[in-house]
Amino acid sequence: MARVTIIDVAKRAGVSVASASRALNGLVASAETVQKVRAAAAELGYTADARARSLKLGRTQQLAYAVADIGNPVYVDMMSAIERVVAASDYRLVISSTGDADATVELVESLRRGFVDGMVISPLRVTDELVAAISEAPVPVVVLGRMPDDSGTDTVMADSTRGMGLVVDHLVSEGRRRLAFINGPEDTTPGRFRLDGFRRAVAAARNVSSIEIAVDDFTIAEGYGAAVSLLQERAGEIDAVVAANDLIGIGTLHAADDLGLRVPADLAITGVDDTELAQVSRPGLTSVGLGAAERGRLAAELLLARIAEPGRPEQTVTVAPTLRVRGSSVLRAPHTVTAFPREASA
Amino acid sequence: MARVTIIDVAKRAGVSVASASRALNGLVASAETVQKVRAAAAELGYTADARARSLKLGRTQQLAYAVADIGNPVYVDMMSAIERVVAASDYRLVISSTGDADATVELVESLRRGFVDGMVISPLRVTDELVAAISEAPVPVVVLGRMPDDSGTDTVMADSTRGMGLVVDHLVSEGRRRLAFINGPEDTTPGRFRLDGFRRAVAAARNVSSIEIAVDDFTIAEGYGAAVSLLQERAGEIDAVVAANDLIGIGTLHAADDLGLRVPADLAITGVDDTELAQVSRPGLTSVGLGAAERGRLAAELLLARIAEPGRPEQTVTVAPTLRVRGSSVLRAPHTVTAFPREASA
DNA sequence: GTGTCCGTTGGAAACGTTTCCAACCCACAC
DNA sequence: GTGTGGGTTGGAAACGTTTCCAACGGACAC
Repeated sequence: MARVTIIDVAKRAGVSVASASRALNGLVASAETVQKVRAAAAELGYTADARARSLKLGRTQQLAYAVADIGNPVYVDMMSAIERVVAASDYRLVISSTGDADATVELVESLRRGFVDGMVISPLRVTDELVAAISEAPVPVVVLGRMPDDSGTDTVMADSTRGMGLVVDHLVSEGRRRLAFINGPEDTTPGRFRLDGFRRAVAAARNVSSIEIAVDDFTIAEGYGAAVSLLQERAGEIDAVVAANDLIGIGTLHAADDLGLRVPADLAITGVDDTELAQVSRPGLTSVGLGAAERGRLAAELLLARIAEPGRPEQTVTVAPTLRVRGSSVLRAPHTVTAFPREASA
Repeated sequence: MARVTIIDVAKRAGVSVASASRALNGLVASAETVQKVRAAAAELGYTADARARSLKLGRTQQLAYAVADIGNPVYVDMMSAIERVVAASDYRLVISSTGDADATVELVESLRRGFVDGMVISPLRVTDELVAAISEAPVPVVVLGRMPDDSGTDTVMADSTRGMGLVVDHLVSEGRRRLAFINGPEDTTPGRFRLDGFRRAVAAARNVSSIEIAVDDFTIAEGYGAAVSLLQERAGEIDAVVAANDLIGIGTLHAADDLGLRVPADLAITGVDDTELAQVSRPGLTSVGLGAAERGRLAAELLLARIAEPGRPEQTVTVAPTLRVRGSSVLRAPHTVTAFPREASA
């Protein structure tokens, strides 16, 4: 059962291949031709070959999402938001997980193959090589994260500073004064900016002391390990743990539990990203959402917009954080604090 | 900066296009030609165009994963397992989320476009139309789930019967005798087989009574709602809830918590899939893993094997379940029970 | 010197589309 | 009757590869 091509359709309809193509694509063609061609196509069960179409048109109708860490639910949230936008726009979504920094650069460079029309990338680490690769990419790239100011790429950012501000202010308003920050790797984009946000917020608060530690990975296991050491050695010195993401927060929650500390009575704990994990843990993990789904959606839309209009000015969009207060930080009924949205373009 | 094609490379190397192609692809060519062509390609930064290559070769070097419900972590586990295999084999992975049954059929039919070389599909509902579409697909399709016996498609199945058996046996051995099963939609593959497994297990046990209810979706919210009603109306009649998946289990856990029932003292709760959610909830949710990651891996490998050797006999592989005992069902230290692996081919 | 064989090469076809361009037809105006 | 113009049409080129096939050249045997 050989492939049905447009040549077969044209023959059956008694018209030229050119006319068949025009009729099927809604270009200029007489009503009669359209009717004949449609009928022939239907009878033969014709579907245009995506490979041939891609070659001829120079586009694949595919977009890529380069995901940093597929084990982290926050990236899954982003991905599904992206998938929704992409599918609704008649594109397909190609998923690639970026390994280390070198592999990420390679991935961006592989865009030269022309297998997608554009890419959304959420890199964990933004190296100079990566910035260079992105600027030389033959198709549009939208970055979920931070880029140098003059990079000239569409960017969607989280507002880590205000996010951490919401967390710290909340803890302070709950009477916590001695905070410990458990960060992930500090050479990553989230690690760097969340630490920075934490420091600013602490500096702005009165009578608040803080200590900072960092772990090698944004995972539950790493968070648990670090929290156990921290709580064993310095439990008396702190009354709240600010985790750099939900996974570390969950790890800390478990560590506190295993060490017999009562949460939130003895220790308040907060996370970042407001993933489903924070929602289902008991007590619920207070967490500041940085709008992962929203960022994913915006990135995908920015990408589509740029493909549609390559000359448009680059945009940098920042998504407002939302604090979700749950049982891990407060005994009262939980509530929600949303920062005002902010948006900027360059 | 126009695309650099193999024609440019050939010119620069002073050879024909045919020779350039052969040299780059490691076909017959003299050492000298290879050297010249490689040098030219490197100087020009040549990369073969995936679109042209796809058309000529009739394959795209892409595989698709049609995921039933991207909001359920178990499918994310499958997806990342698939991604790993696919990426390691020099293929790309295209993700499509299948909506309802009609959309799923459409998706399979869209394989006629030739945008991928094969597909792994995990359909929630297997309709006759879907079976027909799969059997007529122009590229190999591997099904994660159940297919009619004579469908002649490679299939990777979970062993729901034994999985539910492990759960029920565990509860019974913990002294539970009055079980409630909260199922998801019963017209889905998991709904049907998990219910069936539950019934068999209960029938095989002594002195065990059971009730069954079903909800409209395998979600936390649905599980919570159903559990609240169930526990309010019939809390006295049951001592354990067997949830059809972890999401429903988590919902039940929260419902019990909110209603002041102690877990596991008053009520034991179990889930299915052994997702990260079961692991992080407190108490941990006892859950029987059906080998999602393993099934994903096997499906991807089966697909690659069939592409490599189209004539090979169809295979049906069943992955053994593993019971993960956690605090939601037992006060003793948790433990793990693995069923023996089983494999069958047709 | 002629013939044979093998390794290498280049021209051209092919993959299935879309689209350029010239040709055509017909209606209408002059 | 001739000319003009708009709407349709078909042939052929083009997208960038890979691969078929015929031709070439040199080495070797006779």
